[in-house]
Amino acid sequence: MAKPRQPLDAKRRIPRQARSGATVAAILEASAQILETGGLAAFTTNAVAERAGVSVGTLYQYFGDKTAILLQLARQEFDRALADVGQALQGEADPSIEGRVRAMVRAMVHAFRGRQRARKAVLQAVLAQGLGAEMMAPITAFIARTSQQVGRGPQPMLAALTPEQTFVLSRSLMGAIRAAVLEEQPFLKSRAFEDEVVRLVMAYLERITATAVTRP
Amino acid sequence: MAKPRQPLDAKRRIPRQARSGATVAAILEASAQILETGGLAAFTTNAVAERAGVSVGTLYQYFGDKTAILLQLARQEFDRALADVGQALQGEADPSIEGRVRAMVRAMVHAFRGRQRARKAVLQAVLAQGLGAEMMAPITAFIARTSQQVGRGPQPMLAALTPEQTFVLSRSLMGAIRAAVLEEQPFLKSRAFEDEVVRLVMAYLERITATAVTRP
Amino acid sequence: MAKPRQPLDAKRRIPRQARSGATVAAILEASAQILETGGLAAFTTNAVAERAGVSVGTLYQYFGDKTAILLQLARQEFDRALADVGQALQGEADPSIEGRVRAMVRAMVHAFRGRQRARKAVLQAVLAQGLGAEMMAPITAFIARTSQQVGRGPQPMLAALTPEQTFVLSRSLMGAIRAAVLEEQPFLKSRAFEDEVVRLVMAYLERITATAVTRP
Amino acid sequence: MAKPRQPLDAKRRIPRQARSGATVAAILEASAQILETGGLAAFTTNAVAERAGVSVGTLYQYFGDKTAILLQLARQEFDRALADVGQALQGEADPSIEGRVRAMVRAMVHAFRGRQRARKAVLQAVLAQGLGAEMMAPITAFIARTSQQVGRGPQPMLAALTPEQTFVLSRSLMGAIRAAVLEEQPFLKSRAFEDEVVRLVMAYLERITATAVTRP
DNA sequence: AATGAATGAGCCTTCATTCAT
DNA sequence: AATGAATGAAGGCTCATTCAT
Repeated sequence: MAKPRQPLDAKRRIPRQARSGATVAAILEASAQILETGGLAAFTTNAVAERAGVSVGTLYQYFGDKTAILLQLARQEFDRALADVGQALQGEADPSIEGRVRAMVRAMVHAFRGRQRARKAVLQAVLAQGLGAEMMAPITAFIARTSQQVGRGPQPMLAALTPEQTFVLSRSLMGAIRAAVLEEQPFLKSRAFEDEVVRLVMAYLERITATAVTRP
Repeated sequence: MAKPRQPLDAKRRIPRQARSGATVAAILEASAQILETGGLAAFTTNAVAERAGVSVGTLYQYFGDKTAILLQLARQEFDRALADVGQALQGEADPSIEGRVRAMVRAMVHAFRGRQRARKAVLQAVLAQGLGAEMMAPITAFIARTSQQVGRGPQPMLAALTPEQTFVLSRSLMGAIRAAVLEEQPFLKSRAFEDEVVRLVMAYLERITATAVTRP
Repeated sequence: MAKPRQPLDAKRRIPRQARSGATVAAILEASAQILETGGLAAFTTNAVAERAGVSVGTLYQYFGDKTAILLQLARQEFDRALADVGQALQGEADPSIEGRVRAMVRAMVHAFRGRQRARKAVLQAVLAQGLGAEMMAPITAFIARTSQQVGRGPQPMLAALTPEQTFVLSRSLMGAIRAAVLEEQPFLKSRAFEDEVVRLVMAYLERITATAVTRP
Repeated sequence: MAKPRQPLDAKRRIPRQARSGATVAAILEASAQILETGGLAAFTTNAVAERAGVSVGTLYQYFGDKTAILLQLARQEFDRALADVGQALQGEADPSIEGRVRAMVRAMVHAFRGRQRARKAVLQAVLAQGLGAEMMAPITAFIARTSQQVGRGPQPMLAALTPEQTFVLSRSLMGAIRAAVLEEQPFLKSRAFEDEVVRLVMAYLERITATAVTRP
């Protein structure tokens, strides 16, 4: 289970105590399946409870409301993807910046373990709920952190990014990937697409650096 | 029972051609106002009809269903923004590529004539509906067209973009702007934000060109 | 928009087996009352729910849609009438064929326990729904079964009826009674009417027998 | 066009003056077509007007309300069927009672000139509106008249029927045919079915006569 | 901790009918 | 006589959430 997070989410009415991991997992898995099969329209609390083999009441024992399930699911998959990135960076043969960027892009592209429909549905829900910012937070943090680490490396390539830069970088990157998911673009997992996204990020990063260097 | 309810006739859905422009405009304007005031939740057919000063029946005379209104509104504002871009490019004092890009970014940032809440709501609806691709089409076309024109200019900077490049360029650009709208970022209309978006686009464009040139 | 409306899941329609008998009974009784009082026009889901002392939601917990209530009500009263016929035949003092026919006619005439308006409304709905055949099935079966039993008796009066004969017999019999109900004929429960219906059936039955006998 | 009838129908709000036969015919034809194609559910005033090539307003010029169209259509076809019966009786080679009955049954079975779906829809509507009695009036009259004529013939077979007898005879006869139409029985136009209906009527008629004769 | 029957506000949509032109 | 845009009351139905057991 993902590490418990700080209550970023005010909607989870009453923070529950000791969660039965198995039940929560069953609910999330049921949600993913329903989303994958029937999209957002089929995602009702009753449907989830039934598929998970619990009662609606139990469902509300673990999740404050319907949105909380979606959010948890999104977070879980996000965290997994982020963990993948970390691992990729760790064992990366290519320690260059581009190598790292590529690893990250690849991880984000392959997030949600192949359940494209579910991913799309979760994305739609998150956006429709206006929860985009919340979901982006880890990514933003990750980028800020990484860019600083990069900056501290042997090649101090990056200065710390301004908030606007971090924003533009993270949202454009994720925007391209999200759009590919939402539009069900066939090239989502292609090398050509990956190349372009990497190119975008690298070009922007280098431009920022160059500018920063030039400035003084 | 008494009144059959199934939509046996798919044709009735077709929006009449002979639209009374004034009525349609009133409905769209009412929709924008309601969206701006109360968000998606307040956007009910009855509310729209009332605000527009027509009956629900009339509303259905011009729009197949509630979604159609939203879509039309989105399209209208999109087209307006696109037209603004065209105009900006026309009368642009700065004919450089960067000048053009900046004009375009500015037009997109200021789309929906300042109604940020309405814009956000429409965006959410469009996304939730899975209509993102459809809405992006004009932008994609615009970028493809513009980049070719640019390529034919005195400084043949751009080769024709590959589909993936067009996709990444348009979606990352719009992704950054959309995110700022959806997250209600205060810097949406700031110069700093505009600068970064422009920088992103320019960096990517130049990188593509350089690569293309280098390739042979 | 916010709440998806399409019935993606056909299974939700299936009336639950574990019906709380009391609730279902209350709904059916409320329906009969409303039908009796205000006819088909007054028969709305909200009205039924209110009269039954439950919420609309509960109503939909037990019945797939409005028609299902009507159908269930029709079936219930039909079954009751059929049971009455069976009982009448059992304890019939007069074991002659005419005695049996008369018992049956009487049971059908007095079906729906005196609620003529409700009966009419149900009949109209069933007819309008095109469910006439379905409702007639038990009657048809009953007649076929009974005629065979009669044939096996001490006076082997009846050969097995052909499908057309069974059809004509059951539909003409029910047609006369139904018409009297639908047209609200004052003589519905009169002895004269009963006599004529019995006469019709007996005349037809005897004619068939005679013909069958003559044939060889 | 059928001869204009006395205003049996209170619903036709304002009796219109000189009707344009062509328009009325077009409306009735359009109605029949729509009924045949889409059943009762597709039968809306707008649909009828469109198919008939007139405006809804015009439609209301000639018919007081929607029901009036249905009624007129039913009447028209009924009258036609009745006229057919009259003609059949006139030119009937077989002047026997059975010959006449058979001619009548045949005419009723073939009414509505093969448009079974439309006939079914009209029937449903008439029944659902509670207009069954009204529609049966001509039949009832016809039977009463015919049976008297028969009684006056060389073989004074029939005494005048009592109201109950006329009712049972007409409703059972029509009930069998109607049921075959409503249930879309394949044997509707078969000889076997016709035979049975004729047998039913004859058996009943003869039984009545015999009884009547015996009575004094 | 779990159950699941019950709740009910409120939405979308239809279509017969009118009436100003 | 004809038009057809506009009307608007009314109704079926959904589904997140609760709470007594």
